[in-house]
Amino acid sequence: MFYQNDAIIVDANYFDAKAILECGQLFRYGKTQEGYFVISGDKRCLITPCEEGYKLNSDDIEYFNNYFDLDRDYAAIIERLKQLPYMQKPCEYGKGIRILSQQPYETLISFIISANNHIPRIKAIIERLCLTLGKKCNGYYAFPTAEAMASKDPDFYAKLGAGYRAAYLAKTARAVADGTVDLQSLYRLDTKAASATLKSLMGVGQKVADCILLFAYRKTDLFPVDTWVKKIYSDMFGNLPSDNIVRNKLIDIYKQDAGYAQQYLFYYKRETKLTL
DNA sequence: AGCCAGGCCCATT
DNA sequence: AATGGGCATGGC
Repeated sequence: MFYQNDAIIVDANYFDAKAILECGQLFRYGKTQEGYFVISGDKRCLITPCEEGYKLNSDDIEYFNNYFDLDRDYAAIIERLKQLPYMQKPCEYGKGIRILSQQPYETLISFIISANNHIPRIKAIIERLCLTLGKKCNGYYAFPTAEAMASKDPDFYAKLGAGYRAAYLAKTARAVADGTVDLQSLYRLDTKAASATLKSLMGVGQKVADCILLFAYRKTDLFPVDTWVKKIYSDMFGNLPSDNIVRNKLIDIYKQDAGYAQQYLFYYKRETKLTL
């Protein structure tokens, strides 16, 4: 990896653009003629294949250096995980995944929308949200602020197609905008305390809280349990207890790396549909 | 056509 | 604390 003015060149070995974008962490991405684009908050990054791997371009390349977690040694993480049960094939398959550092508010709203929903529809709802309430940038729209979203009623979000999540969006945006919950303060809390705060927000249960803590706050001693993880658990143990028991069991197996393990397992299962 | 999707809220027990 | 019904929408 090295810097070149407003660009970073990354080695393709532990940076797989398709895997990073399509492993379900983020929803604002797409293809360009040359490669891919990602939008985070009010910033954009272009990702184009090159001889060494990929070239990342942005007006704020330092931001995306942190966003893509480029200073971390993923080879070491994978070495640790491969010692643990069921991780050989998922780690090979998703070797180029990286856990992102996304914006907390954007991640909060995005994963409220994600509940009981398909990824293509989640992406479409979020794009309409940005188009109608986000700041116009050069060639794209920023993710809206809590203040912008707090000014709208549930009916507005229903018309965006958010379904029964419309009321959650309006209420949670207001709670953030009026300071009832301070998202910045959660970086300093441990997983359990931060999780309790997030779950006080309307539309945030255990699974959504886990996704926010993993994909925005980089906490990894957790395990988001969704329908795909339930399939994975059934493959592993041949039964399916309650979500909370599934979560605790999987955290017990993968410990501090549970969040990473979950992401490799999720991507492997969802892409291949293979039995573990 | 019907099932399912990165689940949550709420009432009941 | 644990369980179960209801839920908007649209991809496949």
